[in-house]
Order: sequence, then C-alpha cells, then structure tokens
Amino acid sequence: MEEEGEKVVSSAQLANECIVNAATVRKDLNYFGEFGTRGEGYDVKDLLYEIKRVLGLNKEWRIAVIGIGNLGSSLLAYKDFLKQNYRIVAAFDIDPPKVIGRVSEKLGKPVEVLHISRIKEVVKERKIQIGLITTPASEVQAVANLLVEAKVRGILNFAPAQITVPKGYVVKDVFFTTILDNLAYLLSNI
Amino acid sequence: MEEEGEKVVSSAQLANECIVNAATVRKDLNYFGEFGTRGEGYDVKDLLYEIKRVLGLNKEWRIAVIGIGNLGSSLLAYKDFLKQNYRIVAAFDIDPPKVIGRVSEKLGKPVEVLHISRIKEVVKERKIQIGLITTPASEVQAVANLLVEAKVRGILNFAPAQITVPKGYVVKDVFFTTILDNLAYLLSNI
DNA sequence: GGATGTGAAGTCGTTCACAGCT
DNA sequence: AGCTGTGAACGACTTCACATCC
Repeated sequence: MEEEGEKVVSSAQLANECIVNAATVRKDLNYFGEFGTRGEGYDVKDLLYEIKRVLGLNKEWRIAVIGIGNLGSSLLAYKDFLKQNYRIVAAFDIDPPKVIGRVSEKLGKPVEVLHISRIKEVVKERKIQIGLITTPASEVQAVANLLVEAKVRGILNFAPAQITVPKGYVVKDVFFTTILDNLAYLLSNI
Repeated sequence: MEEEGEKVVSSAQLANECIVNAATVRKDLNYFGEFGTRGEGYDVKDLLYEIKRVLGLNKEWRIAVIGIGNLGSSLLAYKDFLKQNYRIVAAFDIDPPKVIGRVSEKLGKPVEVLHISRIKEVVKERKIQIGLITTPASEVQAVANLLVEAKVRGILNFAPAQITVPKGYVVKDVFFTTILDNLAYLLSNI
C-alpha cells in the first residue's frame, strides 16, 4: 500500500486483505498501542513503521545457515531475505569441501562454507543472532547444542525433529511435511 | 515406538513426547474414535494405523512441483516424502530447458521437467492430486489458476503471496519468512 | 459521518477431575 | 490399580456492538 501511494487504511480494508475480522485487526494493533485516528483510519507509513518496530524488523538480523544440502543452498540463494532485514552472514557444514562447488556455482561464492567446528568462533566474530538448521533430522539436536553453546538464542529448524533448548532460547520449526499432512487430511474429508 | 518394539503407549507418554497436555491427547484422539483401552493405554500398531487412516496417509498422494528453481529442485530431491506416501510424479517450469541441467545433475533425471502449458494434460494422465507451488510470488496466482482448471484440489504454496481458489479447493501456505518474523519478534522481547 | 478503541458476549479449545472400564 | 473417555470449569481469543473521538 505504501508503494502504491495509499495514505490511510481502515481496519476493514486490512481485514478484507488478510481475510480476518475487522475487530480482530483493531484489537491486535491496539494491543501494542493506539496507532489509528478515529474517523480516519491508520496512516499507512506510520502503521508500517510501528508494525516493523513491534516485530523487531527495524534492525538487521544476522543469520547462520547450518547444513548446506539442497535446502541449505536454496536458502543461501534466497534474495527476499534482504527485503526484510535478514542477512545470511555464515554457512556451515560438516564437510565444506564437498558442498563448496555446488554452492559457489549458484552464488559466485558470496558466503564461504565453513566447518561446523568453527561455529562458536564465527558467531562471536560476525555477531550471529539466529541459526537456520537444515541438516538431516538425526543431526538437529547436536547442531542446536552447538548453537546454544555459542549463545545463539534463536533457532529456525527445517528438519523434521523436535529440539529442546534451555530457557531463554527460542526454537521455531518449519515442518512443511506436517502442513502437507494437514492438506492431505483436508482433501480426504471434503 | 513401533520400530522400537513398544506394544502399548499411554496418553501421558504421548503428551510428554509432544510437549502437550495428556487430556488434550485423549480428547483429540477420541474425537475420531475410541482407540484406547481403559486401564491399558493405546495399542501402538492400532493407533498408528488409525492415525494414518484419519489423516488420509494410508494411500499414495501424487504430487506435481511447479517452479523448478532452487527450492523446487530441493523438493524433487527430498527423499523423506516417500516414507509418508507422497510421490512427486511431475515437475513443471516455464522454461524447462534452462532447469533440466541443474535438476538432472542432482537426481539423474528421475522426473522430467515439463513446460507448464502441459499441466492439465499431465495431471489427468498421472492422476495428480496435489500441486506444490515454488515459483516467484508474482506467478503464484496464475499457477494456482492452472491447477484449479486442471481440478487439482490441493495446493501447497511456498511463495510469499496469498492465493484465492474456488470452494472445494484447499490451499496451505508454507511461509517460512513469517515464522522467521515470529522468531525475530520473540527474540526482541525476551 | 465515520472509523477507532473497547467492554461485553460469544465461541472454541484446553485443562481439570473423576466416572467408567479392564 | 491404572488409564481411558468425558462432563464441567476454565481460559483465551473472536466477534459484536457501541461509546468515543476526529
């Protein structure tokens, strides 16, 4: 909307766009502050700023990808990250020589693949705050332990395995096969 | 548990494993039937069978991947699908010649990449029930329209864009940047 | 007039607590 | 005795409906 030059937006418009109830939009936004003007709506620019601030997207998040297989190298090449203030600043694998060819061929080697033993050192050096785990499921907990040891408090896990971490650390899972299972369930019961 | 030779399992064990409440496990399972035995627990083999049946995972789901970029070719190479009765039987792109090299190099060409114009014909031929969309966001709705036209009722969308489909069709999104945003939010507010 | 902010009502899923089987 | 199945209490989010303010 900002790009399209819209100045103000109502909760009804936002609700329509997101396919939710207008009251939900107002309550959710209001939870974080009074961003709107009665009788007017929400100023697009202001609202965008506030949402980014609330979500913590007004600063750069520095990311490491661990496990440079098919998925890992896809993520390294994923340009849309930059739009959202995410920056992949390191890549790790248990066997860097094996994967370097595949990765550099795609990217012209903007991020060197390092051996996982160097995680702790590099996390400190490059101020990494989030780790994306794209290893096989069997290695996930071990990698998570390395990240915890290096004080990386946020983990995004793509492998189909549960992770446990100490308090103060956060794990979010991207289990697309679970979503696919959900889809299969819905299709079975139409 | 089945692989480990466990014969019975209690709701408490399952709850512990999944980090949820035991009553939730019982209520959820009971919603679909009385699978347990009072005083005993759930028979592992039976429960597994029932869960698969309920979720529609007792039959093979035939999948097409549309958009063979980095992510698309990763999915083509994703072996774990087979464990869960999913089978990728077709791959489409707007420019097959461009991507064939990259894909076959990884896979030895088990699934030929076809031009998207052939979706309707191939869906019928290969009895495809689910489409995985991994194109750029700008193309998502157009691809969804093609799938709807071909009567593919289930869509798993990996691109960051909303899709609308007619009633009777199901779309599930895998927006990993949304999950990453959620992670950033949680890290901002510890 | 018109859209936000917000108590109150409504809805849905979760958790408790125990009756009912084995 | 032990664990499921389940009514009842609880809690959290959603939606309604309107007072409030521009």
